[in-house]
Amino acid sequence: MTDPADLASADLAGPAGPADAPAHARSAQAASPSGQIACTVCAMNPLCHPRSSPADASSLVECRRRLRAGETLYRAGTPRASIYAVRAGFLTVRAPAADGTGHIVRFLLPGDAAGLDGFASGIHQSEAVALGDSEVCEIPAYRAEILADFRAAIGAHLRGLLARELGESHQHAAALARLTAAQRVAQFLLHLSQRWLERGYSGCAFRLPMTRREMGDHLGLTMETVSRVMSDFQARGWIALARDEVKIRAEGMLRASLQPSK
Amino acid sequence: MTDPADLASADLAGPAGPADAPAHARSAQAASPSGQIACTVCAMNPLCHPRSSPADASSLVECRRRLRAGETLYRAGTPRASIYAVRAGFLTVRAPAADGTGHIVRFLLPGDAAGLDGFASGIHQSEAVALGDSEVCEIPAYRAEILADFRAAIGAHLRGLLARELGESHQHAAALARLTAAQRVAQFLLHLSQRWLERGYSGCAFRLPMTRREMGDHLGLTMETVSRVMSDFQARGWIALARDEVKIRAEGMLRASLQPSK
DNA sequence: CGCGAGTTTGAGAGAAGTCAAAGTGTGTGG
DNA sequence: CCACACACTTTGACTTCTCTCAAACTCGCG
Repeated sequence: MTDPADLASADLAGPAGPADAPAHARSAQAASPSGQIACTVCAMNPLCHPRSSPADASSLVECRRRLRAGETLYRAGTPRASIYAVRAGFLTVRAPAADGTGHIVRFLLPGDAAGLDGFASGIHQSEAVALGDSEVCEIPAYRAEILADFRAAIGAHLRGLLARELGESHQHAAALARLTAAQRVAQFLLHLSQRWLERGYSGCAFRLPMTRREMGDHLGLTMETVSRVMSDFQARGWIALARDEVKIRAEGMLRASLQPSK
Repeated sequence: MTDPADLASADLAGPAGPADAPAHARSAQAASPSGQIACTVCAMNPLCHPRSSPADASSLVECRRRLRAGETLYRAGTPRASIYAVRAGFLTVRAPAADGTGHIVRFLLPGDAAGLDGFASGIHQSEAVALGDSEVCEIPAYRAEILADFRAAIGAHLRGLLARELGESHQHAAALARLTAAQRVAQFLLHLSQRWLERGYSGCAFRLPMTRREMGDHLGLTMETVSRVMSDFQARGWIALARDEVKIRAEGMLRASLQPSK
């Protein structure tokens, strides 16, 4: 659409803003300083860059779509036109409920795939909304499906993406069913940390692009409970909070708190 | 393996045992009196019976496997050798946890597909255990994948199955995060009712093949809470309980109790 | 500088968990 | 065929965790 160069600013930055902490652990190969993720760590990578046929490579991604904070990528109940890969920024995936807000099924980070739930009926069951200014790669669904039919590896990759999401959803449900408020928050922070590490950023210090309420909507807690738990973790010295940035100070303690005994 | 004729007995029966209530609403086309589900309502149907190439039809299902109550179909951490369709009986799908029991992700009814989570890494992330004597159709994974690569419709069907499971998992997570104990039980009963209807059985009266504890492990509740809620529903006249059979007497009230106001 | 969205903290209420005991039904073995 | 044992369920009393309601606080922005 437009020149992606100016995306380097503001909300599109990586886990810790480039401003006051430019040094802390950002391994270079995956994460660009602009906050855009490299294609090599993207979940959609094999679809966009099928190595066996370079001719397709340029044509698969229809366009890059930019979203402003709060803008909706797709709505529940609408036909699935495309699947997406998050290139920069953050999004929420929400399972809408009768009373308005609904449950936040997952948070999307750069490199994550989105819109796969539409493979069920061709209608999206969830909605995705940008948390801040974001950019996604858009892959028309018909192209993905045609390609999947032609290239076995693409089909297998799509199955893998779906199955991985399914497994994560199961883990999330298990956490909601079995863990205390503190354990859910601890697991959430560790999970985010892990995902940043996989993307080549520091897993020790990152930004929380969502509000306390949105964390609560994800974890099945109220914003007050989330806030209290985080304050408690800070009081124990397990994390450090400043604005919307968090530093993991005692990963071991967080991890230990997940064990059944506690 | 063995003659499936003797499967008509005991635990393999449909939602209400054939014994004392042979008449109550069993529409004939899908549900056989033996408790085996007809292939027409099975989630795997297009895989087993690809209409365009009758030659494959007999070869896709490797074998029917019979399970005794408590027997494990597949374990978490083991390589996925096959995917399955439940032909008769009931199974639990569990996401194992450190402390042993783990969260019950879903209950499998006849016609349901199982083992799809293995598409992520080739290793099962969950385990499936028979609740009572059961029978499954086993489809070797390599055959499903080869077929998916050859026939576009098969690949699309697998994606559809995965995406549908994903959507259900999201709904389940939303229920755990947002609903009260009573609402979760009400939704669970309505969901089971719906699934029996889809299979050609009565949605008003069916058996609960799982214990209260297992219901609790699925709904994120203790067995005492499940029991209390069910007793309360019965006291209100919304359901009737006898042994492990349940009758829905006021579906409207159950459904209304899910609304936010309550 | 002051407004407003978001966050933190506190006090009290309510929902579900825990512990405990009694009740019910099933299946086994005498 | 009956009796007993065991597993599952039901019910009760009490505890605890999280929610709700409320108020103070912080920070970014106009």
